[in-house]
Amino acid sequence: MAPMRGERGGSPARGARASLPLPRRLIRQIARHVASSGRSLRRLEVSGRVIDNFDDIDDASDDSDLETPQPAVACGGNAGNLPPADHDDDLTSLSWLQDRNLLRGINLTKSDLEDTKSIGSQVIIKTESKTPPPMARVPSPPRTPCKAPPSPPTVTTHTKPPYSFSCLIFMAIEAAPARALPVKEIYAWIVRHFPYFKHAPQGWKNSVRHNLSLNKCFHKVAAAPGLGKGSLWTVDPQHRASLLQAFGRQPIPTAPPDTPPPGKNAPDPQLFPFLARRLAGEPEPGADEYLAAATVLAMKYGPAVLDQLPPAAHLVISRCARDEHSYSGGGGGGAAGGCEERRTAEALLNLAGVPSEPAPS
DNA sequence: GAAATATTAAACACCC
DNA sequence: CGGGTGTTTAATATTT
Repeated sequence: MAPMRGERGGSPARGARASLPLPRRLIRQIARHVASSGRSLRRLEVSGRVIDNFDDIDDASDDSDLETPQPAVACGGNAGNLPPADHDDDLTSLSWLQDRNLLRGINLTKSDLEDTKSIGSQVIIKTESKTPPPMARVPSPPRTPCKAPPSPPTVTTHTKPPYSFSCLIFMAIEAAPARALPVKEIYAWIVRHFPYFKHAPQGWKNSVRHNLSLNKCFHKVAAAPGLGKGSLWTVDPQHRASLLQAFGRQPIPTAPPDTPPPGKNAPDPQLFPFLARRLAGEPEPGADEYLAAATVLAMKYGPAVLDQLPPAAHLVISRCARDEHSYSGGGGGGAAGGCEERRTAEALLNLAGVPSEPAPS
C-alpha cells in the first residue's frame, strides 16, 4: 500500500509551536464539540500513530473562548502506555484521558486490521467520558479490543453458511470499521468467517458482485485512491432495516443448542461480537467525533483521505487526479489551494453538527 | 401452484 | 493483454 501522504518519515518541526498543521480554531471546535458531548478529545490515531496536535488547544493566546481543557494529568490515562513514537515531532499527545475507541469498540482480529489497512488508516480518537457511558456495560473481561481478541470468526466449519449473499455482504460491510468495503475485502471477510468459501467454486464471487450490483441495499461510493481497482461498497441506510429483517428470517445455526438465542435479528454474538453489537442497534457514541477525526485527517492528508473513511458524511468528492477536488454538500466549489482542506474540514464539521465559527477577521 | 426471492452461470464492458 | 470489477441477462432453485 502506498504510504499516505503526510505520513511521518520526514522530520517535521519539533515542538508544539513550531508546526501546527491544523488551524487552531478547528482544533478548538473539535475539542469543544467533543467536550460538549461529555467527553474530552484526547488524541487521534491513524494506523496506530498519533497525529494530534491537541496540546495546542491549551494555547491561551488564541484560546480565550475555549472551555477549560482537562489538565494533562487529570485522569492519569495511559500516558505510560503510549508508545515512544507518540511523543516525537508534532505528534505530542495529551495523556490525560482514558482510552476510548470511538470506532465503537471494534473487535478487530489481526486479519481485520490487515484488511482495514487496505482501505485506509485505522482512525481512532481517544477520549474519555466525563460522565459514565450511558450503556450499561457487561462486567467486562480485560479489554483487549484490538489485540488478538478471542478469535470469533472461526465460525461455522466448512459447510455452506445459511446466510444469503446479501446477508453475508451486509455483515462484511457492517463489520468494517468504516462500514464500507471494496469487493475484494468483502470476499476476504466472507472467506475468513466462512471457510466454506475458501474452497467453494469460484462462482460465489460472481454472486457477490451480482448481489452488490443488483441489490438496492448496497451502494457504491467513490473509488478510493490507493485501493486498486473498484469502489467501496456501503449499505444503504434506508435499506438497512430490511437487511436486518433478512437476518431474522435466516436461521442462526451457529450457537450451541443450549445457549439462549442471540436475538432474532442478530448473528451469534459469540461469533460476531462486534457485529452483533452493531447490528443490535446499540448506540454508537462518537459518530460526531469520528467525523471530527475525518476532519483532522482531511486536513492532515488532504481531502482524498475522506474517500477511505466512512461514507457517513456523504460528501461527494470528485476524484480528479492532480489535486483538484470539488465538493458537494459544502458551500459550493471553487476552493483553491490552501483553503480547500479547511473548507472540506468545515463541511465535515457542519455535517457532523459542529457549528462552524466565523473566521476571525 | 404462483409469486417472490435467491443462486448460479455467463457475457460483456470498463479500467488499471 | 490479463485480471479484477461492475452490469446485465437468463435459467434454475428455493422460499413464501
